Amino acid sequence: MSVSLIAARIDVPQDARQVRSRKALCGALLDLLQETAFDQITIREISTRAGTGYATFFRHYPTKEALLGDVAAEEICTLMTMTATMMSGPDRFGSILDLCNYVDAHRKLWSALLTGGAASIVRDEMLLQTSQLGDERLCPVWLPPELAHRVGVSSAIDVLVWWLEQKEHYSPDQVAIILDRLVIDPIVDKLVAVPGPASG
Amino acid sequence: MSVSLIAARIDVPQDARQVRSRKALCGALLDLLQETAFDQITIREISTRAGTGYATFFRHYPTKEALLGDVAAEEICTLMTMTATMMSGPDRFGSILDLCNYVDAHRKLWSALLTGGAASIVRDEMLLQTSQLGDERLCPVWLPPELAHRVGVSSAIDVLVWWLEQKEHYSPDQVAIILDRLVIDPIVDKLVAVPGPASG
Amino acid sequence: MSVSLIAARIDVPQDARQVRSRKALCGALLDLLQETAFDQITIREISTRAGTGYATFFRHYPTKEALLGDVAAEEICTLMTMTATMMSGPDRFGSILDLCNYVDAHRKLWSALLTGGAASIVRDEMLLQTSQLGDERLCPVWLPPELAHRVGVSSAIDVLVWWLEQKEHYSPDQVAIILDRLVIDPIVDKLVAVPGPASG
Amino acid sequence: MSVSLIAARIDVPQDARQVRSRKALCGALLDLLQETAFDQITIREISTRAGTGYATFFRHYPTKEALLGDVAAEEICTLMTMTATMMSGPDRFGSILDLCNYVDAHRKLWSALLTGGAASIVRDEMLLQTSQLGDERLCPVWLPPELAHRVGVSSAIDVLVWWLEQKEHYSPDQVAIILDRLVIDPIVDKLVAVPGPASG
DNA sequence: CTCTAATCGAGACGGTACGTCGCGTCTTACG
DNA sequence: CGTAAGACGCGACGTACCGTCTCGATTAGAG
Repeated sequence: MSVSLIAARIDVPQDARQVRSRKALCGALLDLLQETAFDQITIREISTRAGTGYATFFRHYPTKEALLGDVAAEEICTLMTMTATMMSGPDRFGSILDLCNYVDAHRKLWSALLTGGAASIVRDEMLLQTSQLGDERLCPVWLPPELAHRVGVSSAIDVLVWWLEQKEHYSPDQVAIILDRLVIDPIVDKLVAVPGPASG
Repeated sequence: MSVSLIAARIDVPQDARQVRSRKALCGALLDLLQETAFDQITIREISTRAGTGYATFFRHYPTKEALLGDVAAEEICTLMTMTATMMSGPDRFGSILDLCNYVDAHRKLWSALLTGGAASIVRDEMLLQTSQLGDERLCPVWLPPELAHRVGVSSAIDVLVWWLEQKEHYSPDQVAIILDRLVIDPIVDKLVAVPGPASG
Repeated sequence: MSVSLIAARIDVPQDARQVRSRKALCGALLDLLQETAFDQITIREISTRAGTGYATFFRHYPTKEALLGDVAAEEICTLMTMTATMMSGPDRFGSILDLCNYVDAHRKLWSALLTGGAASIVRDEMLLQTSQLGDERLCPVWLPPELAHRVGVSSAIDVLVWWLEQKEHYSPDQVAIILDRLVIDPIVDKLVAVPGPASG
Repeated sequence: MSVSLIAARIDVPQDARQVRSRKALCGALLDLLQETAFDQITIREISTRAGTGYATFFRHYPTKEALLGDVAAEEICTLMTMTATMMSGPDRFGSILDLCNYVDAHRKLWSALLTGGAASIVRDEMLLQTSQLGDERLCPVWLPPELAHRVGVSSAIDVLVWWLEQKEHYSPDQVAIILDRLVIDPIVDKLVAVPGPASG
């Protein structure tokens, strides 16, 4: 399942130079995101930090946002493979806990990705990557699955953002509980859903 | 209650000319939002549309966002007075239904306010205006009230955005049910709170 | 006659700031022309030297060439008023001598204007400013006046360029003789032309 | 005489492929000059049109101008061999007429070469190729031979450019007369030189 | 009903980032 | 193992918008 997510990333270049440039740009962006909000980052800064020419940026990405999309896709992909089955699997809560632990272990990265104007792009990317994950049969009848998907992802991100912004430290376990009860639970129709092996 | 919300708006000008200019600017922005996304709107466009000088804009608002904040505050204020008590009152579901009906009656306005880069500002303004509304005792123990507030407002906006984007028409009643069950319910501690008409 | 030349310069701005910027730009270009060939000069250099913003350049001139045209027009205008009647007047040779003396007194300026890719623009400007000066009746029948005009101006410039490039110093008198015999003489039909007061 | 002109062209390559590439590049440039001004032509365009690699261009010519120089040299060489003795020979006017007829027969080529920013390079090339042609003794004493050479070539080109730009067709004979009287005559010292058919 | 000061329109200005283009070099990948 | 294809660093271009500023001209509201 998660393999298909990786495969979704298209047009990986062949030329060694292109690979190098692209990697440098991604790295530079991740680097800069640790220091500055995404909005404030300039394409020129990215190029400079990457040690690449300014015009070269545009040979790879049409806009700053596209680069962020690429970076985000990769990180989210990692995140998803880490957390395996989120909603439907046999160990739902374990998955959520994995996710929280992973985010906790990379607080800085995810703070950067989810703050400073980047959030909406990351959210869209996450929506994309999770679009095949859900099982429609889990939704209550009054709740359109697409809406459930959107609100679920958004709320989860909201919770994570809130967590990452907190001064006093909440443990991953606490946040996992919150996510489970506040985000997942309302979406899943416990009474109706077939408890059998979901996602075919 | 809603009076205090209005009172929060500061520094309403005295001079008749200032009032006129400010009103013209607000109107111009609302006008333009019907045609273009907020990001794409230029201060120069706003000034021109308002029939006011370019510099005059800055005599009233430091940034484009500030103007949007002003406009949004007013609209949200109207929305709040329309929907009276949202979560805690005796007729919770009625309030939500009022809200949906009001938004439905002004689809274009709220589409403009909630799409095209403006959403986050509107969300912040709504967070501000609803910050005194909630009753902390309603929250379950595992859920920090501040987080509940944030996720609640964000989710509600998500639902509305989804609704406004839909091609096929969902009725206000349907959306009210969704809001009630998907957004409000999970936040409110069902054991303590007075049982509303929802949750089945 | 020369008054009309001055009048030809259009759209002199009213705003004091515009006048100042424009003057600064012209001055900067003249300045830089002393050091570098016109081709090598960058609009950014001009702006910087003028102490003006980069974008401001384009508020006054669409291209580098346009600025040069403006500068050249002014200098040529001065040159023309200095040398009064060139071809037809009662003291033809005196005029030519005046011109040579004037150029000699401003060798650096005219070297800059006539070398380094600028020559063709200066030539065009000079063609423009002298277009009303000639008396068609002075041309021999086998020589189209327009051609005479072009070749005359071009040749004169060629002579001046050659002069300005010379290491050993030719006196203005010598050059005046050359101009008179090599450039003017072949154009003027001595046998046919009425020696009376030309240009009506 | 004209042989020595050809000999001036250096480093004709041995490798057959190099010859082919070089010829292709020259052809491509001539081709493009029919459609676009020289300034506007890109090295990439030339390479593409020539069916050769972009980098290949630089293996043969350091700049676009160098290629034009090469092309121009060849064409001028042909022109010169066509018109044999220009100024001094026994049949001066015949030579000039030959030249005019040849240019007339290749209007498009020479229009391309003499317009669109290419003129100065062609002029320089022509100056180079004619530098050994003149007979210094023909010049009047007040006229430095080098200056005579320059002004002569420049004026001749001016006349040709004017001719090629004309809408209404002047005959080669007419232009030959103009060249003879306007360009050659003033340079040649009439007292010493053999009186040609012109000047009357 | 005037006088005065605040506010207005208009728009030029210095700045900064953008995205495009062409150059000339230099590295690939392929035949 | 050489050669075409083309990615790259560089740097100028011209555009757009920002927020500041300097001007009169207008006009509201205090005296």
